[in-house]
Amino acid sequence: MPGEREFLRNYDATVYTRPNCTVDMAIFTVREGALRVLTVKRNAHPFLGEWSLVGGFIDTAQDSTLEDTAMRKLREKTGVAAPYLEQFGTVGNNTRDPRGWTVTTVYFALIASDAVTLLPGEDIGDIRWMDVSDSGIRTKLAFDHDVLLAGCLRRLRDKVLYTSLPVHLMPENFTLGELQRTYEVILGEPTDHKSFRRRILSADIVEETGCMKHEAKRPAKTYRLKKSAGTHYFLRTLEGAVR
Amino acid sequence: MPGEREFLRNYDATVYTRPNCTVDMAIFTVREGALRVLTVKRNAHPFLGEWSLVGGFIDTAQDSTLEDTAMRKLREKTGVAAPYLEQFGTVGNNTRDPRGWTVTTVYFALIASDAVTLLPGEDIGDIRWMDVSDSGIRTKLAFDHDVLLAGCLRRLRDKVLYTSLPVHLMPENFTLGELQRTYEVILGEPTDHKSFRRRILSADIVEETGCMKHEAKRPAKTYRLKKSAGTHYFLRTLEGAVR
DNA sequence: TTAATAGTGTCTGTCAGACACTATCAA
DNA sequence: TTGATAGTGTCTGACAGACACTATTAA
Repeated sequence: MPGEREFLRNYDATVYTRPNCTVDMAIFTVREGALRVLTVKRNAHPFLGEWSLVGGFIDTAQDSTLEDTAMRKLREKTGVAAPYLEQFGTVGNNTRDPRGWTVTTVYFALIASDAVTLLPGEDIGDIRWMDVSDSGIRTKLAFDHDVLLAGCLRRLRDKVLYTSLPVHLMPENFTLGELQRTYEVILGEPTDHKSFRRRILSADIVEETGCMKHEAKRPAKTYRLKKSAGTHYFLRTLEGAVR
Repeated sequence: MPGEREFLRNYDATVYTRPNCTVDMAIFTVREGALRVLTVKRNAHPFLGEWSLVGGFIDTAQDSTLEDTAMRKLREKTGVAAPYLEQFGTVGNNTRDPRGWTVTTVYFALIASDAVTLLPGEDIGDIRWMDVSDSGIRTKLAFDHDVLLAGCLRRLRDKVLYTSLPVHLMPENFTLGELQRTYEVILGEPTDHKSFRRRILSADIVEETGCMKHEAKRPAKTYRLKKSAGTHYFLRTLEGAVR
């Protein structure tokens, strides 16, 4: 048997039938009081002209890792460089794409609405923040993207019950009322006022900025995420949506 | 612009450089009081002769889905057909495999020790249940498999704190003491006796078989998983290992 | 003054932790 | 009888839910 070095020199990567590899992303934000996901109109076959999630092929020349592919796609569409990014999962089969066997790794990103500038050069008619607040996603998307989106939404809603994820949808400074409304928009139902403050403040993940926000009637303290704070996992879930 | 039908007729899948796609699995069981994962000795380059997780290439001719690939690999090595199977995640980059850009989707499986018969034809010297009870995984594995394994272990330990996952490691009938010892082997620390029974019994996921087990001093009731029971998510986590 | 939002006080219920207690067997 | 495991009783503490209460502003 030859050694590994010789094996690799003679290795022909093209002899196997390989699936196509892609990355798709559900890029979430909250704007105008609704949870929204970025969709783009396809400008190529298959599914030409239909709405889809942001995504595309791995560029093995340009991307060193799967995350590179995801970040590149995100940057191309939104200009955002450092979002919350979580891998949702991977779907691979021979039916989801008419071109044949494909594997797509799905990420979801949370970005603050004020951080986005939909990039110039993109026709605004071809990129859109779709409202997904009402758990039904009305629009059929290209490929199986509506199923992938539903999965990401489910994951997001589940995690909101026991983590601090929604802080990543907030601008740098925010009030507890704004944060609570973000939780509620994702969950689709109200949460108790006092419990919410107790929970967030005792988690030790935010700190006062010292500034007040005067938008509402009574001014409200503003907070920012502590630099040391990673995602906080609460020991008990909110009991809104019990599985 | 041509129509989609014509586009697909002319589509040449080989014009892009595609990563290799594989599936790797951490197949867990509990035997001899320890949490173990199935490892196999590689009989081909690269990493010839080194230990690795169970895995291999997607066979686009044979497998319709990624899960098919995972189940096929599991069946080939263990004969088990219906395990608990969960997708852990996907790692793709240009450094983990000397043959170039690869994408591997990682699953972990939980199987009852008594369900396994390491398949004949396999040299027993080339397939082994590795002890991973002491959170350090001592053996370096081929590729990045030790990292993948560590990730699966982390996921498993986390989920054990708030789910009923360990029931899938039990034989059909088991006592609550046996189930508790399975939890403890995974967590690596003792849990309170009374709390444990309260938690399991109030979750309504097991039912008495009516039979007693006489192994220990005092006989113990045996239970089986309720047919209706999916994975149970507890509203509060055990507070053993707080993140 | 009123309406609206910010923020507090405090009681309840649930459930994990702790730990002492009883029960039933083998040896 | 002793030792080991099965199983119960019950108190504590942490924290979510509920909801009434006060505080501070704009209009």
